[in-house]
Amino acid sequence: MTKKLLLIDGNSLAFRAFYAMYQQLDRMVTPEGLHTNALMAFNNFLESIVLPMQPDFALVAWDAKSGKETFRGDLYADYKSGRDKTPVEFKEQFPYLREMVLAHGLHNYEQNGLEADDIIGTLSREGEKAGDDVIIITGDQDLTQLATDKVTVKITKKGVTQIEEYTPAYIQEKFGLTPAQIIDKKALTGDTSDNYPGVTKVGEKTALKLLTEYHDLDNLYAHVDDMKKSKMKENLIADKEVAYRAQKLATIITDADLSISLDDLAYNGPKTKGLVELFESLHFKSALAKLKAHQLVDQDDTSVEEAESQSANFHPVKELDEAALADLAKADTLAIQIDTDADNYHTADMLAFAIGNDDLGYFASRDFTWFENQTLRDLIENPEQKLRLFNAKEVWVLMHRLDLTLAGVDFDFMLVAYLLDTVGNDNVLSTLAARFGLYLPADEDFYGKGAKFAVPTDDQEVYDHLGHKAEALYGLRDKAFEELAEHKQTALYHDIELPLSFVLAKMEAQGFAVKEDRLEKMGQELDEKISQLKEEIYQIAGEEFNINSTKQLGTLLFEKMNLPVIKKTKTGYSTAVEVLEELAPQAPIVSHILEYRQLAKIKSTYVDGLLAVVDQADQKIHTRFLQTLTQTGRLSSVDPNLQNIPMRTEEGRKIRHAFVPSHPNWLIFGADYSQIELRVLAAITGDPNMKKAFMEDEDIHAETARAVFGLKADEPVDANHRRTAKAVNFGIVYGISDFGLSKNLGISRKDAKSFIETYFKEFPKIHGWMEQIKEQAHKDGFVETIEHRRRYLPEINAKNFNRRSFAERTAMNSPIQGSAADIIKIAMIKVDQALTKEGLQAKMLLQVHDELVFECPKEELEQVRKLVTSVMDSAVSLSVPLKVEDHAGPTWYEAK
DNA sequence: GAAATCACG
DNA sequence: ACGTACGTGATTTCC
Repeated sequence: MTKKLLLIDGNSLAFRAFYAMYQQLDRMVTPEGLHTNALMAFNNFLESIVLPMQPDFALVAWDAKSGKETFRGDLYADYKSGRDKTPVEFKEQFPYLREMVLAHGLHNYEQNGLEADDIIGTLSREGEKAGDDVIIITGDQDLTQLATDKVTVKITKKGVTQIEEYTPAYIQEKFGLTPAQIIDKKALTGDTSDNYPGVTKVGEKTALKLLTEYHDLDNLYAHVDDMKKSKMKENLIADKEVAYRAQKLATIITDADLSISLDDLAYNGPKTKGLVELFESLHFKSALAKLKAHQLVDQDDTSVEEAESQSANFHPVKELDEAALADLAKADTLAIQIDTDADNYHTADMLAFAIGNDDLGYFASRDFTWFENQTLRDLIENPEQKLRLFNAKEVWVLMHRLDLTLAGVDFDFMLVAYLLDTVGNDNVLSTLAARFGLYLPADEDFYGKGAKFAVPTDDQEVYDHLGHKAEALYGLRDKAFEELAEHKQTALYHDIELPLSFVLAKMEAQGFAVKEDRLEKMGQELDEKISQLKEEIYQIAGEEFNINSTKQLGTLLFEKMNLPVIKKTKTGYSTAVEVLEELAPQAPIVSHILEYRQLAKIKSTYVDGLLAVVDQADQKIHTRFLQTLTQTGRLSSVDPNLQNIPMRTEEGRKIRHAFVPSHPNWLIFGADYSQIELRVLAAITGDPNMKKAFMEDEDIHAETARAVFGLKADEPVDANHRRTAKAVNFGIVYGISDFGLSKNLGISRKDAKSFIETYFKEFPKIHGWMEQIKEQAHKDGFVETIEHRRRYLPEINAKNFNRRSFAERTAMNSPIQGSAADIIKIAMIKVDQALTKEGLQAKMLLQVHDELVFECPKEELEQVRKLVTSVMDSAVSLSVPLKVEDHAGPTWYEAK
């Protein structure tokens, strides 16, 4: 029987624990004055992660107290220097952390001259030799170098209870490196947190490229002379010693002389008495209560769980077999459920699937080779077999990964539930089913969340879980459809959202091709500018500080430099752009900070952020569009968000140069609705003045200015007047208030109020509609779009003025924003159909609220232009024309 | 894990 | 008098 050895990096986890609950720091103090936030989080970690693991051996390794006296300190004097002092509130918790480890039945170990890493490295190799399964838990990515087939490194992602598992395969997939190459990567790049340098100008990306080409450091230097002349080559040669020193610093020792061995690490579970004493001394009341409750349960023989599982009235779930599949293949209607181990279904592992109906029963399997079976393949691809499921877009993508094209979806409960009510929708099957009185165990409870996520070892448990979900989906359909009909939303579902799901699925799977080298080059240029700016800022400030820290920046600007405080936040001084722009004329440092902020944002979110999500298999970015999230009917985009790629500043906009067509001689083509929200407003309200402006294709903001400022039709409009009118138009769309407008324009509330009054006089039907929609919201509790998309406003009758006012503005905004969303969704479906019908190769890639982005062969451009713009401007028929503008070019940069 | 900031429509 | 413009997502700090 293979033994399980658990090795925990105490320092790094305790550190994470401290900051995971940092905001609780002041609240979590014992009467004796001891801070307990890290202890609390560490205890949660031990209970939720370690306890369920049931290791045979377990150790928590700690860094030696006399920190610097390791061989690394001898090798490089500045090793780990420049770190901030450990806060006393954290330090004082250390002795208790060690006690806690013991009470939970684990062992502590530390040794002079060694860091926790080295202890873990040495023991993991020993465990491996003994044939054990080794699990390392840490917050430090450096330890991934220890991963092997027998050694898994688990790294905390967020706090201490969400964990990512690094196997050699996963490391290869994520970094493109073997565990051993992780060391050489650090040899080349150095490590800023441990404060040692690598080769000059070599960062993450360059290192990766070099290692891909030369495999390791020795081989690289063996061939360095053959490299073609470049600055990088010179740097590599000049910094050879630095690189080898960094390699030594980065290498975790795996053969240290320890005074313990595996046999000393036996784990026999928590020691109740020790825990009780510890919790009492730390005043951990709830942990204590839980502990006592558990002791009671343990003595009780009747199993609560068993009683519960029998009470639910589900069909038994059987393992799928050939005979069952043959029967299922003949069914008209089936429910299907597939579970994955992560949200991102483009990359997640598929865990299990279930399929069935109430007549034939439900069948499940964890074996995805079933999808090589022709009977099952036909079933998935047969449009005549009606499927009931949860999240058709996800299932389409999962099937696509198995080379199948999902067809025949009849009921997508996720979509229907979203259309019925967006409020409080968490997109979780169990909670949405509960709205219909059907109670299922939540995935989060079944699998655990974050670090606790684990698939039960008993397959039957998993089959039951999925089978019951499938059965729920099967049963929910009729009632859910009935409610849709009551809402007059049947067409919205059948003709818009469901077909859109598949359009979006195709777009996601298609992906947007990205030139990594362009992003990398931008990243290097940005890095140079950023470090220059940093130097200048430090120079002017007369000290070094973390410019990213609003707290430190606030101290500098408002305490040391005594600049006027313009705005405060909940926690201190505001250093937001508006504030800094106002301060810029008074202190030259401020404009440097503004520039630094801008560039740092571009570098971290867009250059680094996007590079991190490029699919290495096809050099593309595959976002996920969330179709059931927003309260208005818009889409959102995650992992990464491709709906907020910079546009407004030239510096940021350059990011779009990296977004390119996926074939040579193709182009990026963009088409966007001009002023769609104001056109929708004009159409919905029927206001004659605003309609006229659009029907005559006038500049709407200029026309608004003419109306509000009483100018004649042919009188030129002053830029300032136009700017004001534009702000009022925006305000109208957002659900106008004099306060908001005055703030936006920097004018008095009185002036803002009079602008609004004049506006409503000039556009009387807009005013009438605003009043009417608010009244309707108060009466019905919801508002609707042109396609009967509904938004409930539970706070429309709130006593609290703020809440009620917010609901009223929402009542005015949602039909406008939501109807615009309806229109572009309809356009997307029609464009997709038209492209197919015309046999064009062009592919739709993105939707950005009022804009669609495509790639197409150069030769198709004219045809695609005509087709897309005409489909878009005739997507729906309004009493106001829709206008579409388009742009094309070799990259996304030019296509807007 | 909340708050601040900033990117988009 | 109340005090905010509408809808999103990602990164960073906190030390």
